[in-house]
Amino acid sequence: MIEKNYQPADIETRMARLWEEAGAFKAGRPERRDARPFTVVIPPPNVTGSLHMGHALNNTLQDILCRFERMRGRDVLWQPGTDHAGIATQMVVERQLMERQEPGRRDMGRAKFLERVWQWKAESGGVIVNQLKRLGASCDWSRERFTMDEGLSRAVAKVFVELHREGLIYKDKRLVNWDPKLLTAISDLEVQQIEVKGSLWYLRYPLQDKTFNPKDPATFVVVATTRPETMLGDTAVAVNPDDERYTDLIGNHVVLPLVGRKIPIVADEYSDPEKGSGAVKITPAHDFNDFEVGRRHGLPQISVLDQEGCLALVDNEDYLRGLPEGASQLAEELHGVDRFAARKLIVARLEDFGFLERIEPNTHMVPHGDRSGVVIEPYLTDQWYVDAHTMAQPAIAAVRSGATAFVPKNWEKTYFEWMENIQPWCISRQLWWGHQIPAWYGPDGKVFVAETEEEAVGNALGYYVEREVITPEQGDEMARDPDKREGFITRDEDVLDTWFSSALWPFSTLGWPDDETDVQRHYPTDVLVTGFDIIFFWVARMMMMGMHFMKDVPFPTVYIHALVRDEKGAKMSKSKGNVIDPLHLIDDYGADALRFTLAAMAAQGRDIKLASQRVEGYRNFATKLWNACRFAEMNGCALPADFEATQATQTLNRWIAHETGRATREVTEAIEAYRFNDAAASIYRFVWNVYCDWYLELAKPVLMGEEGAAKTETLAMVAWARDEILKLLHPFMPFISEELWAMTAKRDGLLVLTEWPRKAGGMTSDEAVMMATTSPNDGLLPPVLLALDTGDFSDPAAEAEIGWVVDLVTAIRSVRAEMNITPATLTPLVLAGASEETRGRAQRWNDVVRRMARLGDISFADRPPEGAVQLLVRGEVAALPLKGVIDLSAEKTRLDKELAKAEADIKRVDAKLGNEKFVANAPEEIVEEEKEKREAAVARKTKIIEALERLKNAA
RNA sequence: GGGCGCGUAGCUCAGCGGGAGAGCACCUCGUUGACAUCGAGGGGGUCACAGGUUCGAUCCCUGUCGCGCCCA
Repeated sequence: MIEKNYQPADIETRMARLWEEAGAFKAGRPERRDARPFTVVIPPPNVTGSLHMGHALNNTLQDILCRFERMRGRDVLWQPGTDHAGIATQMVVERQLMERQEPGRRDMGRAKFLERVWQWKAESGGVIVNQLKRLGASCDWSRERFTMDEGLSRAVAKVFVELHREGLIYKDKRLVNWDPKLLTAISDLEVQQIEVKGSLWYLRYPLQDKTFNPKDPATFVVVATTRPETMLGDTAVAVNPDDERYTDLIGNHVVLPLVGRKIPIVADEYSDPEKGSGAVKITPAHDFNDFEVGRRHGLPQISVLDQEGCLALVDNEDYLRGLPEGASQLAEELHGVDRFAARKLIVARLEDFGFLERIEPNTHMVPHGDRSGVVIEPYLTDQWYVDAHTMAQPAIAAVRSGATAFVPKNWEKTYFEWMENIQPWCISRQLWWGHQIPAWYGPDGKVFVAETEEEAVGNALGYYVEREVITPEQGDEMARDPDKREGFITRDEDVLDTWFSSALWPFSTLGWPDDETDVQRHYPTDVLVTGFDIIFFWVARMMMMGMHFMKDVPFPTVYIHALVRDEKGAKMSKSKGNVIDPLHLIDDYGADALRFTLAAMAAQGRDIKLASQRVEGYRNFATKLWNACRFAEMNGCALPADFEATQATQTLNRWIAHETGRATREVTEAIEAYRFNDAAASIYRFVWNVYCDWYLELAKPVLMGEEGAAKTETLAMVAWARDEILKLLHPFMPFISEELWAMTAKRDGLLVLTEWPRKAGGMTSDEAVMMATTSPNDGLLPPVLLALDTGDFSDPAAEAEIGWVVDLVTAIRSVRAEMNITPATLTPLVLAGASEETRGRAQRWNDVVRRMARLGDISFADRPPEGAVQLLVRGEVAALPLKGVIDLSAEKTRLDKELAKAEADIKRVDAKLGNEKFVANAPEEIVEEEKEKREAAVARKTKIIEALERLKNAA
């Protein structure tokens, strides 16, 4: 017996266990061995993560696709797993050490620290996986992977080594985005430009051959800068070659204030005559643009900061080279001062000596680390890079050719934009948690890259023995004993960017490179579902790696969904405190309601502003369905084994079959087109506004009535349509649908593995043609016959009859409400001048119409009685003789309004039809439609005028 | 500065070259045989603005205004 109230929490845990025990989500189930695979890789959440709205949306959409295709018979592999999230995880564990007042990472040492991270991962790393399960994600959990698994690590090493061998990975000394808090390089993508209110300092740089006089502009050049503290590292002043103010100075030198270094004035396009003074100081070691200018002019690069962003001047040979006596004093004074404190000190000192001309307020973009939040320092270091430009080419071509398509398509533009301007990808990180770079160095700094230490060491020792750096005996000894080679051969300390391993996810999770069986079956995957915020971070890189190593795209379709924002449209973030926790919504309304909400709001190309009220509404929808099933159960509705919905004879039953077919087609086609909101709207409308509001109501008299063929058929049909609903709803609301599936009948299997309803109305013509051309009896059956074979519920006659009932009841209800007739008052109904068809319908639906419209009896007459309210239902008059009950003048007003409307319609249509150009240019069916509209409006008008006449007579 | 997107009912949003829609909110009525987490009925929009294309524009194009995001 179905309880009166639906309790999601209880159902959800039970259904999850049921699926788990049945192995329902497992790929490669024996009975599907020959089925077409359907493969999706999950965007691996950070192992430190906990479920947020973005995950909830992302995984709901993937789950809808997976459950849908599973029901359509595909062998579904939804590959789950988590990402080791280098920086984030390392930070979490370091914080934990601090909280517990344990020794820090550096005191602990690398090996011990990593042990702690793994320990942390074992204890707390699985949180998000359980949260995904609560959401109902039907991943094959038995195949869960982690980016630092042995297998995936082997894939990383292999990829690194091969790309290095091909010259696509290389080491280079250039400016990187340096995070002075986390003490690591980060990639361009991990840098966020934040608008900051700062200043523009105008500094006077004295000309070499003049005596500096702050009051005489001829003795100096003014440069404008946002970063005065880096002036210590200046190696030139640049002016635009076309800037006439400075033409004479090009080639001259200035003397760097405070420092005394002589630096040239160079001509470079980079200097913008419109900005500041038109002259700009060049600090190649601390600014990306200046770095390029420096390269063009062969300028020295003088780094004046250390890793932590403090001035490093003492013993800084680059800085001290060629400086006059006394310069070291300044170096000592400023050494070790933090960059922001240094800024103040240096500005003050410049001012003291008259080098500061003025300060302007200036709002500009300043790079910040997305993890640490501190200002990023361009810093000159050795790092590993991927030649992204080269690797991007096949990845660009794949999208150009359509081998991979973005949905919605406009994201392709974003993809191209970035890929075509891609910069070298800095992949080394000065962290401990991650894939340590498989590179070893000899005593002379020569690098040996190999997948394993044995191989690298072997190569290295061979190399040095051959060059007689060591003897063969020493080599053998070092090969045998790692302790012996310590200090001779050392491994690169750095680890790889987390996204390096994520880029391999679509094939590394399938067993590459160790076992390619699953790669053969599941690569390329079918679709990638992700948010636009990681198109660059992840999608683009998977494309590059996939094209390079698999020689094929990782997925033919990339569905890009929106961002979930708060009610006001702001991005949810912890720091803003506007985060809605999906788990709370699940607690309050159930996972099904949350999933349905997200699906219903996932319109393409628009962000989701989530209000919990919506979730409540869809919880109510679940309750509605629950009660409909309860009603069916109370009436003993059941589906006989041999029941064929297409063979139903009762008009009402044929009608619900027709409507079910329509809903099936709508839902199926919408999911196929990734139009999740349309799919959700269709099933919602069908369940509530068709099945509950009309079908069940219209069926009640039959169900409560006498036994007989009609009742037998209806009992079956209520159950049949309910089952179809449960199937259609399952991808969206898996828990309640599975529960009701189990409760409403003795079933052969779980709903999750039940066959999806076939599209009524036949296949689309494309499908029919495809089937006709690919089926074995090619040419024997015309496509039309194949289409009929799929079962067509389309029934216009049933639609017309039930439509009439619906319209009649609605019209009567409306007028009763307007006339303030209490439900207790039963009014008679007179059908005036009814056709044979209408008479038949009225007789067949007598009970229902009387009950639903609160009528007394229904009779027929040639003309409506005097003083009756007259309604137009599908072109005929239905009269409610309410003389004495109704207000005649109110009724006249009502009819006048309707008359005006009919006349307006006629006028509008006439305007169109009277327009020769319209008739000449508009498609025939549109013109035809307009003509029909006119006829209908004219008929309506006639009836209303008649009604008004009769009203007058009554008065 | 470049790119993308958005301004439709009080709110949140669908839609889209041929008669303006949903959910919520609101108002009226309702304990009729599943459901008050419900039922019935109703009010409410010059589809941001201005041009253009078209027989016809909320929809396509251009511009303006307002808002958001991404990149430099």
